[in-house]
Amino acid sequence: MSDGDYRLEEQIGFLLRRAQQRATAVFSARFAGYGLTPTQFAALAKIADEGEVSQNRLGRLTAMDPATMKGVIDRLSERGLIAGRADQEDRRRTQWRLTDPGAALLAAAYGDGFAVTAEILDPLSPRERATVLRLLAKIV
Amino acid sequence: MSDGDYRLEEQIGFLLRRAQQRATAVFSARFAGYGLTPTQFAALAKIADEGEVSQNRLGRLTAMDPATMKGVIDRLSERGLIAGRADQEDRRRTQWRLTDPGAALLAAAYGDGFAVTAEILDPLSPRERATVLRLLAKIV
DNA sequence: GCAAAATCGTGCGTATACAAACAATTTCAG
DNA sequence: CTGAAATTGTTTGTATACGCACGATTTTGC
Repeated sequence: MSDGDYRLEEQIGFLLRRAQQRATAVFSARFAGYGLTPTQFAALAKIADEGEVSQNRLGRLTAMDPATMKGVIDRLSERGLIAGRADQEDRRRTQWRLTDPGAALLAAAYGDGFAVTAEILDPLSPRERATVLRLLAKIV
Repeated sequence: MSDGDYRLEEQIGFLLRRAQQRATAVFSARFAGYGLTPTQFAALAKIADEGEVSQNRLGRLTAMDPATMKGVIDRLSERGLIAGRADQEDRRRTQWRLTDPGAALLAAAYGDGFAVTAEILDPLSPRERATVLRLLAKIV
């Protein structure tokens, strides 16, 4: 309860923050040429999986708040990587899909996506890599 | 390289982002009464450890960019939880320490800091908890 | 000693991240 | 069928997070 016992470096929250800082740094270095952030890449990859998807659903798939999702969508849309159309069945919705340039950029970037994961996990053995993914999935 | 192979949910970067979202949510719920964010709490705890510390050194100890550190320092200072004084030996530096209210708030909050860690790690066995901390420390 | 390099803090710009409040629309319950 | 509830998307405000550039100061190299 008193000080002295609390070691910041051993708290899971602090370690997660530092690990994510490193993950973002590795991603940024590898993706500098594409001008894509981790969330933008995640959004593109999920739109590709879905074919066409609404903003809210995309946010759930990529773990983004609606307000955050809007910013990501706006930036991808302004760059012409995605395009939206009004949904006829539900007039609140906009359905988003990849444009041809967006699909081409994504296709070129997938390999670097794998490379980012490999680089982050490089300090771990294959067994440890599987373990850390499994344990992180449990605490999410 | 092509789509279909890339599963966002299995990428370490995505899992780290989601895990940190959960960690932040647990922290915010537990610390709502204190009005402290995770980084603000980390800064207070480290200032308490150091007694007196410069802005840059505090940033290194808490894994914060100088620009980020400045924002955190400004908000803690405005609330009167910390106080700074000009360093006589190095006139570029400001040395920061806890005020009495800051020390009191921190003392009251330590227990909740432990509780946050416990709640985040709750889905894991004791052995798994040690493992995830060890593996995260390796990839940082 | 003195110029070059490094360090300290600041300011600006961009990008998450989320709470809260809101309008428009759709779905649901009785 | 209709009012309540839920969903979709937007806006505003606060708080990280970091790159980049900058002035002031200190340290280092020669």
